[in-house]
Amino acid sequence: MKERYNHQKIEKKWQDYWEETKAHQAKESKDRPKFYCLDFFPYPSGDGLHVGHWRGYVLSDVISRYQKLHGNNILHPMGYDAFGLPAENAAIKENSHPKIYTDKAISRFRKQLKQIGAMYDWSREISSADPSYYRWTQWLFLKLYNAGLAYRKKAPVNFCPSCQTVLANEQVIAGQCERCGTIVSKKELTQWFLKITNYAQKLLDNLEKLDWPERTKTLQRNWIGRSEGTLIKFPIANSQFSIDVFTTRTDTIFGATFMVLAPENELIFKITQPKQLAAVKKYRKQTQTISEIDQEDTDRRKTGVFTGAYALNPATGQKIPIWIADYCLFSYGTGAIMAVPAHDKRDFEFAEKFKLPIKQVISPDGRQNYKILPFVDDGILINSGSYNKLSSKDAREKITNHLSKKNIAKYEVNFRLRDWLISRQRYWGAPIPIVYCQKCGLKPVPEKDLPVLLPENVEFHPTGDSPLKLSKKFLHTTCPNCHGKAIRETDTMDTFVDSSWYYLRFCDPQNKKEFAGHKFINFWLPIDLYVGGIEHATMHLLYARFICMALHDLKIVNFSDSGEPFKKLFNIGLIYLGGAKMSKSKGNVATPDEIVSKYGSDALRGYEMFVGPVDQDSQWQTSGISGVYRFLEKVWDYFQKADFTEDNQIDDQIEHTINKVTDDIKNLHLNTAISNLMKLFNYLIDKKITLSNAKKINLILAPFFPHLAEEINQQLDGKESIFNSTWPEINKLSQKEKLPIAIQINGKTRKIIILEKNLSQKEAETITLADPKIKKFIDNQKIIKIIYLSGKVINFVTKGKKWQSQKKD
RNA sequence: GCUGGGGUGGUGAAAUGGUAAACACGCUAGGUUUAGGACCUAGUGCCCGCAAGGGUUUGCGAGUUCGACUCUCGCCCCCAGCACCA
Repeated sequence: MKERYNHQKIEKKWQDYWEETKAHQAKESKDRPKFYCLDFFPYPSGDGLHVGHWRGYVLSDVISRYQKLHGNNILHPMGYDAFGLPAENAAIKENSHPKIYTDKAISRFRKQLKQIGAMYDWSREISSADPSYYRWTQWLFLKLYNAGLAYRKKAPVNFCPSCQTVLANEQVIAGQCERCGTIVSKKELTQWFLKITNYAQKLLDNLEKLDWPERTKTLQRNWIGRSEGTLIKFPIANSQFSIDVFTTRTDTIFGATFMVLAPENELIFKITQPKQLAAVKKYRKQTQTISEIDQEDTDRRKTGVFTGAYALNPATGQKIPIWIADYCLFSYGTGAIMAVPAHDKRDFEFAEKFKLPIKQVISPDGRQNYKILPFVDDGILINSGSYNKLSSKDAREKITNHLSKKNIAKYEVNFRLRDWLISRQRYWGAPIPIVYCQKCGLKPVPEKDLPVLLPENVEFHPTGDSPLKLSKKFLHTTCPNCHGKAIRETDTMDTFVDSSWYYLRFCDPQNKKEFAGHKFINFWLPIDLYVGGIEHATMHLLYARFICMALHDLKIVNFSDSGEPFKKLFNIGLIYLGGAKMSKSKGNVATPDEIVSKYGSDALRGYEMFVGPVDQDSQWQTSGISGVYRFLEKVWDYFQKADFTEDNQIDDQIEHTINKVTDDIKNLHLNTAISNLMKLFNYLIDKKITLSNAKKINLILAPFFPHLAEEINQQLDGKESIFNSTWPEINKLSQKEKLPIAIQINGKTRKIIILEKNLSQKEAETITLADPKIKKFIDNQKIIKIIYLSGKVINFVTKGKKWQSQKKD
């Protein structure tokens, strides 16, 4: 009696089985290789998972299961990036507490994650909001602090008026808050920073060695923003002061006709002439109120004011006026520039508006008709003749060399990357383990006193100041040094600090004495495959690399020379629904729950992979699932009525598919892997196969459709889980005697015939030319060349009147 | 402006320089069904044709080649990131 495909029954059965037998617990056994496959640390939102989340989780699971079938020890863990603003905001809205909200969200997440049928090792589940976890986040902070990599500084920082907290540079997108889209303002505050800039060069250099998508590497390169140039000192006329500028275009120094200081530059007060002071102060104030987004608007008209002071161009000796303008950015380089209006669009606009001189330098490539600049006295470094013949690169070098000899210039490398601002004036995060003593000053909390617990009973509504200040019990403490009265640091850490090291914790999640045992880290790290969206390219992925490098230099980890945690990264494409990114607020979310109950987890898994190349964005069409579902029914029915023929026969089509699917998985082309499986069953549908071939086919289905494969395996007399089996080896294809061959005339295929493979060119020519249709095409023409590739193509190159359509209307 | 990724049917998409559109979705016709759904069979890039058949097609234009979606050069367009970064 034929039974119908009952996905509910099958999936429940095997999910229970895996849980009961602890099938997915990672083991550190030395006799086999390891494979650490990790998904980006998910934020447990109350909205739950949508089909976009599934995509990455299915991909990483397919690969984990494939690796398991190759006999590897698999570590495929799951946990929650549980601290953070959304939980706090949602709690305020629901009149609840962030902890309650988060716990609820986690249970919902866990339940949904289990539907995937992934081989997660649930015994290693972690949450970053758990004191047993954030204790080690605080410990990490202390390590960085003691190494001089965490420091406190007063600086103009990004502040989100809606989230009521400061933000890191990486969390400001086009002048807006990454989370809520509010325009970010600048505030002068004393905050904690991590010295990621120490690692700028290494973060850049190591990218070469990583097996990451080029796109992601480029994003990081752009963000780090290395530029090589020269630091040049411009003396100020009649003054002890000078202005340092950074430029990549030293070759244009002869055309520098004025200078510009950023409004925030303190030097202004030392050089501004009394007459100009009022105007300068007014302008400075004015620019402070301009929002960041306006300041970054490239089309904005140039504004500025003259300081009354002059600098000396060290190349020409000329006196040039010093201006203040907000188009000169304080946060890049030295906050001052030499302006070369003839060779820089921005400087040109400014010069036009304020009627400043524009002097052209000889074009280094000699193509443009520049005027030769006359220059004077001992400031002359190179004569015009030799400069004329130099390439711009050589000119740069030569000028830098000359200026260096006079100690007014030096080669310098500049980075766009800023230090990572980690203080947050919000409640739901790990407290920064620092106390301030009236006598002893700033003191780190001793390691033995960790964790500094986040108090639960606190008024946490955002005010722009840290809510922890309102907890007297938290705030007041004793100094670890003199035991006198002290107060605690009340800012919490950016959640990106939590997620910068979680992959280490998964190696040894229960450890109470260390953040993770050395031997476990060395067993599992580096991560063999890291799967997640592109959105963290310049946030989490940059921070995590930095933290791992720092831990490596502090000799806390030593699993590799480079200190890089993520050997291979894969960026999952987004899933769009109705042309837009899925979001609960827009109401366009496809939830996996309904799909799973209707079509089953295996069908959804299959469709997630089949919908398109996994690294590309895709349009979600729920109707597409029916194709995969029908396929699974077909597979099921096929095995139900299976009636096996004699064994040990090789079927070319099956071997070919095994080959293809293996390659596709290796290359992460999972959409074509599935279409190859579909193709195979279209071929098999009216054929009998041998038992050993049936088992092989079921094995290559298993990574994608684990529940169904387990069930079929059991029916095929499997004694234990299919995932204890071994991926099929590929048999050599039997030598086919006859293959289709395309007959082409002048490269155009005219007919396909089946030909014996081992024919000589002569024999092939004779047979194909005898074909009436080919005869007709070649009619009257001279064959001048024949290309023959056995089993593929035979191409007749002809000369003569072109064959014309017989039908001339 | 700089950097990276793209552009192939009605749709999602396939194609080591060698049969373009595999595999699906959808659609059309027929079958089955009380009906709907599901299922089965056939067809389905576009144009001409009842058909047989033929022409034509991978953003545009050149080039290399016996042969180009694929390689080279130029251009257009879309997406993403960075951007008054000197």
